Amino acid sequence: MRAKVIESENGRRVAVEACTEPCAIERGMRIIGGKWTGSILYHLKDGPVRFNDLARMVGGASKKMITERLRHLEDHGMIKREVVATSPVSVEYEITDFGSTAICILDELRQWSENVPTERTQQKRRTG
Amino acid sequence: MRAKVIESENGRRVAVEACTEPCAIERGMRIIGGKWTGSILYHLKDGPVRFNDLARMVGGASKKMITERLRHLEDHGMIKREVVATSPVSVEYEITDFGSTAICILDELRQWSENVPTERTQQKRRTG
DNA sequence: TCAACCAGTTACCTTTTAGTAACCTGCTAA
DNA sequence: TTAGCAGGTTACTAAAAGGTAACTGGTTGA
Repeated sequence: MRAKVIESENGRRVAVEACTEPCAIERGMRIIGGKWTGSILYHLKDGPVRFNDLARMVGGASKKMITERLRHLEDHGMIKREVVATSPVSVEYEITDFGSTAICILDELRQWSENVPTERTQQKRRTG
Repeated sequence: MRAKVIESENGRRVAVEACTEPCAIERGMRIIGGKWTGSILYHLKDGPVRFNDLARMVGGASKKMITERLRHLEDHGMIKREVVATSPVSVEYEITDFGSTAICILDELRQWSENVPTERTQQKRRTG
């Protein structure tokens, strides 16, 4: 991430330390940046939540999406899945220690995003 | 984002303050979470960069992607585009004050992501 | 017996995303 | 005059994402 462009001795502009394929930010985004992923993880921050409750909390995401994202987060060791022997059985998802290390990022994002000016107050596009 | 699930007086579980459609985290992700978006913005943090130089720095992203993401960031008031009267003309992209407010998030993400354990050291998937 | 809840899965389809490669105008240097 | 640079645009294609709706199998309560 210290990429810069310099002029080489033959006058050509070349990048030094260019980001090859996905750099750290890109990789991070691919872990917690998927649709609903961050939101789901964030909702686990205060303790374990059951599958259907999570689906109720994260409005707009289908059960299929919830399932997919939970698996993704589990695969990355950010949450753990636990079957509770109630009847009918319930399944709880709990954030791991590692998963918790991402919460501060998400919390900053949330705060930032809540203060994003709405579309109308933004600068206009360049005209050409 | 204070969503929780409670049991109503008729015994049904209902979500209170559920996230309707995209919550703050979701919205934030849709601004800086797109593929290459965060990476591109981050590369502008130390001063204006020209289009082709940016393309050189962000390896893996095509010119088309760079263009799209720059327009997206511009539309959200995070960068500004400036044509410099050199010859041939060059175009510089510069981060705005508002754009800078996202850098700390990206920087945290970068640091976090650099410390993400690799796939081999992670917990195994549940077996069923 | 019927309905509802649990935690998903499956099939299907549409939309979006992202990539490649060629192309464009205007300019300059060899 | 030809190549190369600048900053893109366009057309085409492949792949991934994401949504709906129906369905599963077991459990419980009215």
